[in-house]
Amino acid sequence: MLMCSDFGPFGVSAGGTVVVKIDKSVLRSFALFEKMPDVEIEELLSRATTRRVPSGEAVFEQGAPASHFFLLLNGRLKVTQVTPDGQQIIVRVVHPGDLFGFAKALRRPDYPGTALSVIESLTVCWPTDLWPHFIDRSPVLAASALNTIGARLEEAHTRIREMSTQEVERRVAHAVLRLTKQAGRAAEGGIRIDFPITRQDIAEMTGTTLHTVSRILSAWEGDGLVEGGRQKLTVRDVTRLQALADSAKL
Amino acid sequence: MLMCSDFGPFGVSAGGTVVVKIDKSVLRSFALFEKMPDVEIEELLSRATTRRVPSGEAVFEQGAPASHFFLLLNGRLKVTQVTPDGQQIIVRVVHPGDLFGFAKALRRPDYPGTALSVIESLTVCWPTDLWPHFIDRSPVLAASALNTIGARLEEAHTRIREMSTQEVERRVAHAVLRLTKQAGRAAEGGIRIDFPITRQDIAEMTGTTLHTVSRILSAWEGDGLVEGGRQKLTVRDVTRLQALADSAKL
DNA sequence: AACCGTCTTTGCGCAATGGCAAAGAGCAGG
DNA sequence: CCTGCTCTTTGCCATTGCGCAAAGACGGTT
Repeated sequence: MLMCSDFGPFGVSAGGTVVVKIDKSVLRSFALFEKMPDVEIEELLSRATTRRVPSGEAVFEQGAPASHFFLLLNGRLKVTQVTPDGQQIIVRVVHPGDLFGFAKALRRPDYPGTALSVIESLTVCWPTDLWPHFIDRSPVLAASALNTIGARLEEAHTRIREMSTQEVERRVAHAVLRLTKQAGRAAEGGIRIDFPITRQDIAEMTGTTLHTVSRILSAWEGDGLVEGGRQKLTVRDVTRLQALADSAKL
Repeated sequence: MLMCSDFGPFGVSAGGTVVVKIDKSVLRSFALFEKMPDVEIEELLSRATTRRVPSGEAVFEQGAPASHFFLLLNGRLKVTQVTPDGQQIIVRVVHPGDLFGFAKALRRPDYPGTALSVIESLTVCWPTDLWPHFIDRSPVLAASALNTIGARLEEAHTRIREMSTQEVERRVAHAVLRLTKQAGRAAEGGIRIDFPITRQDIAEMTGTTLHTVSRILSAWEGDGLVEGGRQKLTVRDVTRLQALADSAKL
């Protein structure tokens, strides 16, 4: 499986797509690299390859050996896991600027989940072997990486706490609010979630079923809280939704 | 709040208890320190303090600034989190040899949970500031720490997956099996969980209620799968319990 | 413009769980 | 040995949320 184009910052990938040259200014625009000296960024980029991931395609798959780690430049991914009996859950949504797939950094031999692009995406790829090297070279990056992992762990625990103690409606409310924060874009009359998302997706993020999510969203729509659509969701009244997420009943 | 005795490896703690001198052979017996050179272990110990934690007492509390990180030598702790509305969940059980409370290593300013001793325990404490120092000095430790964090993240995801896709009975089965693996001790006619654990605890680990856990365990006991008791649990038939945890129905 | 596949909505009935309440049991301390 | 406290068991009932099934939209494609 070809995980990344092997042509360096220039070149033509397997699919015939011209691989974009990544300028350091692009990286610099992400918080992670904000304070990184030019030389270091260039060093990073000199080792990097890039990959265009058409919508619906996987960057890596659950169980595959962790050959690379990645930075999402553009687009949106969902990381999923499949249970032995075939059920799927969404572990996380990856947004532009996020590092992902650094399983090996945590001494895991292979990817614990599948990273699936939801819309056409662009990633930077580095061979996992380079991870220690980068950590050594760039204390900033090392710190950020730990930050990221800490945040991720905390997020996981938050989710566990929610699933343990809250009914479905509040969980869905929290999930939707999180999405608007991470991927919200101002739209007419509310905040629109900026990538195609299905009720099924929301169900897999909250540990419930497509049907229940649909019912809940319908109810909310009736109350003027949100506005739905095919693979679309706009939050009309963030405040009230937040209230619903926080306290028990509306 | 006095987190650790300030008397070094010798001395008398606030409670008047003689603080045990930790010998390097004790640390060496844990996988984490197995391959660590003598000098390094001594260096670690020279900076360490110790603390005896009577049953029911907290090593640190949720929200408190993360002043130390710890190694559990002896005893058993449970790490809990309390939700804003007062419900509690058990995040993890800490076993002898586990590092815990290294929130700061992940750039968290304070402890995300409370570590409560279930039986009288003995911990080694280091100031958080020393973490980077240790990581620098001991690549083995650094690697192990990452290992630990990776495992912890994976564990969290496993739990999310289970809570998303499995009914309560299977979740309880998994939890009990995990406990027997981590804290099982051979007993007459089965494997006994080696520390006092209540149905409430199990409920908080699996995201259900005391009542449901009690019902499930009663049913299992009727089937000869386990044997209960006040704060006791012995698994009689691991194989069958495993089968129940894996496949749907018994 | 017609067609098709995917996503969404909804009704209905049921099984799984949570809530509540009260009684029973084991353990520790006096 | 008695007392009190905490932990556990159980019955009953109210709800939640899931399964199943079918029909309706929406968008993209030819």
